Amino acid sequence: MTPKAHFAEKLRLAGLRPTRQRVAIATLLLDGRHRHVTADSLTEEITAAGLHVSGGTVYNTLNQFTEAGLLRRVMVHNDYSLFDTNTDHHHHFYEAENDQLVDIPHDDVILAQLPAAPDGHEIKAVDVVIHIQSKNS
Amino acid sequence: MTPKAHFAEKLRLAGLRPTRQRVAIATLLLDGRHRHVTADSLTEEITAAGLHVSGGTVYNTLNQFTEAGLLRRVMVHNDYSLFDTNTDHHHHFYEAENDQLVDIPHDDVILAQLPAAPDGHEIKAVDVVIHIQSKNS
DNA sequence: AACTAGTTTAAAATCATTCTAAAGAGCCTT
DNA sequence: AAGGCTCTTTAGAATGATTTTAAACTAGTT
Repeated sequence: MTPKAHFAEKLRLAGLRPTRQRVAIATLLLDGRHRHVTADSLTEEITAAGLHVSGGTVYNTLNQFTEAGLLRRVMVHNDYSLFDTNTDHHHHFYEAENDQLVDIPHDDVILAQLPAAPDGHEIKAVDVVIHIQSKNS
Repeated sequence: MTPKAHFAEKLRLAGLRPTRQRVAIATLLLDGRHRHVTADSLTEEITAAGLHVSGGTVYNTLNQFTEAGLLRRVMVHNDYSLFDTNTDHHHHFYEAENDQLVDIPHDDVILAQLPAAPDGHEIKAVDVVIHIQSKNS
């Protein structure tokens, strides 16, 4: 199977029509490498690959991929959106000083006790963000 | 001690000059009631109290209070900033559907194991956000 | 090839937040 | 109480990420 067909299929399974731009973005983001991207950094990657996708579509695609579970939104500040290509269950270190986000392997955080969700609700996800700072600051 | 003098002193201790607007906002937010506010909701409270503080000052004050440890910023989405008047160590439930934030008592979450901070860094804070959704959705 | 619904586009619009320059107010000194 | 110095506040402009718009395009179907 060609890479293009592979990602087209992946998008179809996610309920997304495999358009040229979505396949291009999937090829860049969903290759298994774990990293964190922004609308801006993704646009740079697209440009570096000799392609062009309009700004609106970059935003739409990031949102749609997230909605479809192909990406995960990481919440550490309010300046701009961050997306994680690793959708497995894991947590993050965040250093505000340098706006640096680092993955924490799943097993390194153990939640021994969780509260029950409020009545009529169920737990969808548990996000742990450990804020760190350099020692001499 | 008058309430005004009380909050003026509190601000001085936090390293903030007790101006009329900062005392007014402290009186509204730092009375011990635990709640979550936004720049918008705070502006409404100020107006409801028959006062007026410019938009820029509302934002500045929220940031300064947070910096001074009088408020805590809560990160659950990227739409606008949320502040918690409860600065004690505790975590949150977040229901995205209704943009609803609910406190979790400190003792209801037990972190049995935390990873060591990366070299040269130390842990400043650990935030746990439990995303919930209503069962029939 | 033709059709239709979903998608992309560039540009305009939105909206929270920050910045600006001028006016005002704490607060220290006399 | 007046003077003065610095920090604050103000209204309005500016910023910047994100969303919306309306028109052009395309994937998938007939």
